[in-house]
Amino acid sequence: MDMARARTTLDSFNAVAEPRRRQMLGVLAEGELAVNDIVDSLGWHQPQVSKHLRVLLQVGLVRVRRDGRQRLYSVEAAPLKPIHDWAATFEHLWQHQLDRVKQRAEAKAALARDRGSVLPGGPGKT
Amino acid sequence: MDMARARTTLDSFNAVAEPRRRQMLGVLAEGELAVNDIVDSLGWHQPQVSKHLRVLLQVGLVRVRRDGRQRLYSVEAAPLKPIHDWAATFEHLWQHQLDRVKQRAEAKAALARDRGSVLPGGPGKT
DNA sequence: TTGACATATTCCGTTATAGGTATATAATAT
DNA sequence: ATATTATATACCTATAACGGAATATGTCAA
Repeated sequence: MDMARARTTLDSFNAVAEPRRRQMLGVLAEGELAVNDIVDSLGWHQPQVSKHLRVLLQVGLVRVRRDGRQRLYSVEAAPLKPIHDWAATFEHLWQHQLDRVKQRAEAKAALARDRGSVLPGGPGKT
Repeated sequence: MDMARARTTLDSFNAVAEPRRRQMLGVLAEGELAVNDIVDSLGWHQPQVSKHLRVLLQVGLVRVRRDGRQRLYSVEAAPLKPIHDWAATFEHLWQHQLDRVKQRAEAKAALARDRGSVLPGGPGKT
């Protein structure tokens, strides 16, 4: 009757929240790899790699293809688009905020350069 | 002696993996809000709102400002940029993949339109 | 079939989450 | 000081995530 934590396998947001999964996707982004190649490349234990691959598979972030006794995994990037799009929703905000930082810096520099002028009440703590 | 799971409150990826936190950011994106406004707006319990705000605060996704006995929260979007940038890393892949889907669809349409021509061995399961 | 290799799954232990309820802190008003 | 409003924190429970080790499945070779 209690919800604990959202399932990692529920959506790409959760799947990708795990840093190792991001790392795996990074490695796989270069091209199709067999499980053992990933194991070698990342230096993790094989079951761990398989388990993370399963999560990624369940949210559709990777594909598998069989080749003999190997299983070749590759990135299926489509589920990342919603993340990208969602973050983009806030893009204007962070740009605005970065601008404000920059403006503050410039104002400060101007003040320093121009010392001795009015200097009203104070910078405020905005 | 065992590591269980990376802390959710560690980075913005994790903070944002929780759907309610995304919802909260969505509400806050419109502008500064007091805790109770968020409570009313989302219909959650107040402690839940405070707790999620704390997580967002810890990863720097929101700011607080006091106003009398209220606490006004607002979005600090900067930590979303890394997420956006990371996802963008894969943009070419999903576009490529969408292109392939589109191309397959077009090829299929062309085949249907053009029925009766060569039709070699088969489409293959590339 | 038996054996070797490649990968997946199961079991276990530890940790941390998220929600709920109750309570604590902080600030204003009287 | 006390009451009231606004917000944060503590405690509890259930769930499930990760990692590790052992084991199961699957596939090819001889």
